[in-house]
Amino acid sequence: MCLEIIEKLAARGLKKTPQRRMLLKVLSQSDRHLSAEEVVARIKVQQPGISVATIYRNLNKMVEMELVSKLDLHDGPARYEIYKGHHHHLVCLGCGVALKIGICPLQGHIKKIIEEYGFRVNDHHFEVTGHCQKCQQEAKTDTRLPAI
Amino acid sequence: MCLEIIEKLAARGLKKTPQRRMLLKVLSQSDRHLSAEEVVARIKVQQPGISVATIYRNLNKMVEMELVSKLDLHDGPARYEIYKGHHHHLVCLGCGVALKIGICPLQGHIKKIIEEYGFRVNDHHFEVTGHCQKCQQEAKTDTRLPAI
DNA sequence: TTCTAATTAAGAACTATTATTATTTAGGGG
DNA sequence: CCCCTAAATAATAATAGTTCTTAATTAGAA
Repeated sequence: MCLEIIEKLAARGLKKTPQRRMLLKVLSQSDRHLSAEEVVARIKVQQPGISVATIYRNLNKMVEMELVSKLDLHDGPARYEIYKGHHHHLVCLGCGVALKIGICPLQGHIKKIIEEYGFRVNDHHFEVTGHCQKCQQEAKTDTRLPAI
Repeated sequence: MCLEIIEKLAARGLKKTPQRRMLLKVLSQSDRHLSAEEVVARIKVQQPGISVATIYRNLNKMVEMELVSKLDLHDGPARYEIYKGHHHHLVCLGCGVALKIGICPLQGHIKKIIEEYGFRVNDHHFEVTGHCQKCQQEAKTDTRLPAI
């Protein structure tokens, strides 16, 4: 999985360093988005000398190359995952999960409206926050006292 | 204009301070979004002792109260304007202008899809970056050498 | 194997924002 | 009108997340 990606890096003239291998391995082994710090923590298990700057530098590079995608909600740190095509998220404020949705607002009639403005689109962000089904259930059945 | 808003503050138990008056005056006199620092700079002309912390504190409070709206693209600082209803923007990377668009992706069929997930929406963000008509024109007719 | 540009680790610096604290003030009650 | 007190302020320290700097290391081409 990350073997193909590391080859893409090489194909674009970047070196195959152990740090980059580990970064991709950690991301591809996770079932959810990870922050830069989380990536660092996981790499440190096997490679204690890893530096945060290296991770940030490479994450940025890989986002640029569309090998990694970045989810930034401006609350805590940005979170990253292996790029798996363009998509948007429903982000749960309870458990933090980012559910992919298979639809993009830049298709359909919003696109037309933007074109009517004569605007040339470069990029866009669409993220929805709220509560997933599971966290809504838990809130209902939660017998703990509120934390005041 | 800002007189009505300052009354809304008072109605909710907040004091009518000269700092708040100036903040609202500066925002309502601007024809575009302003960053906190820009607001401070403009207030300093008449009230040199103004503190950034005061501006941030009050901007947050007013955003909460839906008297001011915040646009945060996570490149530079967040930008603020007097609240004029819910809307989204086309943000020009050339001149920085934020064009309002009269449409929201949370209406229509995207809403249905989100409901199908059983997700309870709390908030959402939709911003489009690119180049406005004017900046596209200028790029075409620009005879300056590229800045290398 | 050698060479060199790319990459790294370490930590300083930076930016935008929030927290702290001592001082000041708005505005209600007497 | 003056006093009182909670609210608000100025000044500045602190914070979080990320980027920059620099000297040392390394991947991989020749």
